Formats: sequence, structure tokens, C-alpha cells
Amino acid sequence: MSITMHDVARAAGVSIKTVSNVINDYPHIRPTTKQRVLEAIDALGYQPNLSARSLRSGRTGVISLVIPELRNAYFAELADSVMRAAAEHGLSVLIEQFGNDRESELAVLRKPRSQMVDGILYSVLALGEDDVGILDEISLPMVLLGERIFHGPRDHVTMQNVEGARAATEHILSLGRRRIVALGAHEGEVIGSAGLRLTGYRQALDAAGIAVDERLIRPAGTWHRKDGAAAMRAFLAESVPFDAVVAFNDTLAFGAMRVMQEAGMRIPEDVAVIGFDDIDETRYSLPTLSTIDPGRGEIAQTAISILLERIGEHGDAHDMQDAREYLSAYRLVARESTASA
Amino acid sequence: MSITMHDVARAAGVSIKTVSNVINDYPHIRPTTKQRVLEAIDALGYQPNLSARSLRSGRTGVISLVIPELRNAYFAELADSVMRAAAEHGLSVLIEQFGNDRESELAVLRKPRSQMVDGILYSVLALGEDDVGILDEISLPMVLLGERIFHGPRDHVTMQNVEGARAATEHILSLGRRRIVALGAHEGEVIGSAGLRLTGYRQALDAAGIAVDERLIRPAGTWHRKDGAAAMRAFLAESVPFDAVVAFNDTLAFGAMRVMQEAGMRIPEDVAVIGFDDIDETRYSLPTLSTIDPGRGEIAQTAISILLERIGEHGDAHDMQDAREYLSAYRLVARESTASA
DNA sequence: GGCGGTCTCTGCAACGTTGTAGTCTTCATG
DNA sequence: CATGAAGACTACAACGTTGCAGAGACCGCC
Repeated sequence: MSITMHDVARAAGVSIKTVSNVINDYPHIRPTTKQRVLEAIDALGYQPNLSARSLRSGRTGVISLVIPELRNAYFAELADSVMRAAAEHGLSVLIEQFGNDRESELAVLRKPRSQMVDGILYSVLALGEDDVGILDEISLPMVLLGERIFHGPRDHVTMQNVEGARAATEHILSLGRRRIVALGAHEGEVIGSAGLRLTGYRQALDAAGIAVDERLIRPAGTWHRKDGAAAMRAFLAESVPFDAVVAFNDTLAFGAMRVMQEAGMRIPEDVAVIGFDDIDETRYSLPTLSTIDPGRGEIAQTAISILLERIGEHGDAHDMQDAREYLSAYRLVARESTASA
Repeated sequence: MSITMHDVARAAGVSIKTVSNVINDYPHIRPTTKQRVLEAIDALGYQPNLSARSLRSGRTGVISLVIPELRNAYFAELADSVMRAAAEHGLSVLIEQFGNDRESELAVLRKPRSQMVDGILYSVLALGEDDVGILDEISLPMVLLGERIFHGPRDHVTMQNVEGARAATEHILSLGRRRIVALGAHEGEVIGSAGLRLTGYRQALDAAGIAVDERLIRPAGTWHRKDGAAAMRAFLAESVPFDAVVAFNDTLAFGAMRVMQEAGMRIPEDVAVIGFDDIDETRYSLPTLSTIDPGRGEIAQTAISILLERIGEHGDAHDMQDAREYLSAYRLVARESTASA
């Protein structure tokens, strides 16, 4: 089978415990001994057995990232950022996706490949305040990402959804547009991204003293391109006049743009468009897409730091009373899709 | 701490081994006993400790997927497919990205979080035939994905790069276009995707009796949008006449399309464009992008099956003499970017 | 020269599980 | 009624590592 500490110990002529000490940088080891052990490790190509180590220490060095789906560019880029941040701390990342199905979201949470991970980063999608109980069932350290659903029970790192949406809408207003479609609303949802961004949209209009035309508030299923396209097609069919679109994420915006362009509208001349997320594609679409950069890198790094902190104090009396909320800085990125004449 | 088999055993009034037997579906257990154990498990909320189990059994139920980067839509969608296929077999996936840096590609391979994973799916990027030795160092079961670099040492699941590129080029030729840019070549590379796709391109032109104009063969760094854009800008600066582009992946095509459209060219009227990969975006760009669907789902499923097979026989005398190569079926998807007048 | 203290190294026991090799019943069979 | 086989369960020892508690060796100091 594979090489163990015993083999190294034999080769170096020391006890197995000394090998362990060398590996764990125990300070009191004679340099010559250390040297001998390291040479043996090298010669034999020894690699520690992570299962055994984690059985002993209770740590695996792996965290899981629970997200809806990787296909979605936003989550792919988020996962990328998380993995980079994790790598800086020597952590590996196990990704679990649950799709857009509430049931499997619950299932994934209930049965994380736990005991196998030290902590969880969970990007909430369907769960609402009623589901707080489910989070309590999970004893692992966990940090929530991206949405602002829960207030009490867990640490939370999120973007400024309301403020970002408001800034996006104000940006559009500053172009003189007044009939602004809000694309991506979710019926009745108040505290997820959809609800929060809609709130930001309303705030901006209110502040500008513009009455909200409810016909301009458009739902869109799962925030993919096809949903944006479908929503826009449905909207156009109603012939409600409009001169701008605030899409609640970039892919929705792309789907919608595509449909509008097919219909002969020019962007930004006829319709100004702004998205949300600042995915890479926004820089190369035609026109390039204005958007809100949610500060993904910052979110990822903050989340990892907090999670590590929680993992550190795991086992100690960790009452979650002190769960905190962190907001990343957002940034308005103006591109061609909202250029003024 | 957390609940172990001992707790369950005590609660059910049986030995710890019986609990283990129940969990592992050992056949000879009295139904009443089984019942009692299951109830105890449920009541205590017991979950087996994966570290301990894998220490004993040598299996972790986790495989790693080694890819360049998740930001890249192709790999995000590949990862998605792999995770779905893995989930069907109860496997979890640990993703490791190495960027576009040859050194870290080697580093990731050499130090997989091994002992922690049962096998590796490795999407080769920079490694060439000279590096075969590195693969030999890795004792874990491994399946190579996506490229056709190595012939001997490992199982390999790949798309039909040459044939796909040839089909793409022939599709363009069938439109009557003759001055076809090949976008994404890599200087001197012969056996990676870039080299193979270029071969397909040349074959198609040869077969049609058209001499290859080397000025139309354009390198592009890392196959991102920005590389496609930069390459196209550089190409346009040379004022070489052309009427079509075969891009070696979709994102390159998008970057290039964007630059051409900026320069006032119409697609497909002035320039026909076809990409490679069939990422979701191709369905919603303006114009929608014709492309080659590499059969990602099939690749993922095949790779997982083979890997599982190899994991099964791991430990048995597994000479890699019988390493095989599997080709997925590709599919030409014609969309607007190659529509004929 | 004796004494406490640091250095260097070691053995043992555990982490939670499962494979092996049992033991003790039960039951059908001759 | 003895015999063998199968059924239901269990004790023990591992898997490879690390924390703990030490054992000597060596040092400086009064």
C-alpha cells in the first residue's frame, strides 16, 4: 500500500512520533535529526494520510461551498473567488450545488458531506426566515453568503443589495429616463436578492418623486438568460412604453437585450440597460453592459476569514448570539449600455 | 462532541459492531434489532464519521476535478456536468484550479489533496508528452479529460477535436466563404486542443483544395474574451481580407465578434463566425453563435464511469497497459452567426 | 557536585470505524 | 437425538495519525 510514517521512521532510524513532530514543526528537534527525517520523507515520497490526520485532529482542511449552480456565471465567479481565498489559507473547497429546487436545497444542507468538512459557506437561495430552524440543526460552523435573509442565527456576508439597486436606478434616472423596467422580481419575495433589489429600485423612484408603474415590475424565473429573454418577450407583448431596464442580474439583462435588439431597439439610444454582478461577459457584450459590481472578491475573503474564526472557536462555547453581518462595498460600473447620447 | 456509534449502540442496547452492520446492510440481522438500531440512529441524529470510515476502508467518496479555472464558462459547465454525473454515483467533487500557469499545474498534480480523494479527473492544459513522467508519479486512479495529449499511460476521455474543427470549417466553406481566419492557434503546439483544432481546420481547407494563407492563422493567449478581442484587433490592423472566423472556443469568438462589430462589420453578412464548446451564452448573444457541441455531458458521464472502474480495481495489479481512449460524439450547432443570406 | 530546567526523543493511547474471526443460538436433517 | 449449517450477534484488532506524559541527556548555576 502507500507509505506511512512507520516507513519514514524506519528509514530515518527514529520513532514514528519524531516523524510526526518534524512534520508538525515541533520546535525541539536536533537539526541533524530533522534533516534525516526530511530526507527520508523525500526519498520515500511520503505524504501524510489526511483521513487519519483528520480523524485524530477533527480537522480536514476542507470546507464546502453550497450554491445553486455552477452553470450560472455569477456563481462560477463566486466559486472562483472563494477558492482563491481558501487557497490562501490552505483550504480546499468541496462544491455542492442544489439547483433551483427548494427540496434539494434543504437536502444538501441537512446532509452536508459533513464530518468531512470543517465548515460551510452557504449561498442562500430559497430558504426564508421560516426555515431558520434548519440552520440550527447544523452544528458545523457556517457563514451565509450573498443574501440577507436571516438576522439572528448565523454570520452573514452580503452585498448591499438595496443600496446597489438604488444606485443602479439612480444612475438610469440621471440619464433622464423615467419609464424603467425592473426585471427579475419574485412575486411576494421581500428578503431575498429579488426583494431587496426591488426595494432599492422603489426607493430610487420614490426619492426622485416618480410614481412606480407596477406594470414595469416584471418577474423572471431563475435569472438565466432564457428567463430574461422570456420575460422581455412577455413584456414587449404588452406594449407598455419604457426607456430603460434595471435587470436584477447580468444574465437576465443579456437575455432581455437580445430580445430587444431582435425587436429592433437600440441600446442605449432607445433603451438604457443596467445589470447586476459584473460578470466577465459584461465587458465584451455588444453593447458592453453597465452593472453593479457586488465586490465578490471582498465577499469571498471576508467569508473565509470569518469561517476560519468560527472553526477556530468551534468546540468552545460558541453561542451564536454574536452572529454578525458584513457588507461588502458595491461599485457602479458604467459602460456602453447606459451611455448618454 | 458529536454522536458516535458507541452512543447509538448504547441507546439500542446492542454492540457497536451491530450498529455498523445495520448501516452497512449486513444481511443477517433480526428485523426487530435493525428496527431498534435505526430508531436510535434517528433519535440521536447520528451521522457516520467519514474520516474514520475512510481511514478504515481507504475510500473517501470524494474525487477531485483538476481544471484551469472556473471563471472560464467552458470549465464551469464541465464542472457542472461532472458534478451531476458524480452525484449519480454518490460521489462528491473537490475542485482544484491551477490557472494558466504551468508551474502551478504541475504543483496541483504533484500534491493533490490526495489520500483525501479516491481519484482524479484531470483536464490537461499545459502538460505535453514530455511530462508523461509526472503522471506516473501519481498512484491514484486518474482519467484525463478533454485533450488528447498522452497516448500510453492513462485513460482518456476526449472530444473529437480534429473532426469537430474540420466540421466547423466545412460548414463555413459550405457558405461559400474562402478566407477563413483560424483564431486561437498556439505557436508550435500540436497535440493540445489548439493544435488539434488547427489540424482540423487545415484538413478541411486541404480537402476543399484551398491553399492555407498563414496570415489567417492567429494565435490567442488564454482563450478568454479579452484574448479574442486582442487577437482580432491585431488582425484587423493588418488589413488582411477575410470573410469568416473559426474560433477555437466560444469565448474567443465573442471577444472577436465584439471587436468586429465595433469596427462596423456585420455578422454573418460580412463575416461568418463559428465557435467551439456550445456554452449557454451562444444561445443569447447577438447574433447567436454557431458552434461545435463537444458532448460535455457524455464526456463527464463516461469519465466518471471509467474512474469508478479504475477505483474499483485500485490495489489489484493495475497495469496501465490497457489505458484506453474514449471519444464523445460532437455536434455542429448552426445558429445565426453562420446563417446564409 | 548537586539541582532545576531545557532539549531531544519516545511509548502509549486514543480518534471512530470496519474486517476477521469468532461465540452462541436456532433449526432442519438423517 | 446427534450433527451440521446457517442465523444473529460480538470482541478484538487494526487503519495512520497526534496529544500526553514521560525518560534520559545535557546545560548552567549556586
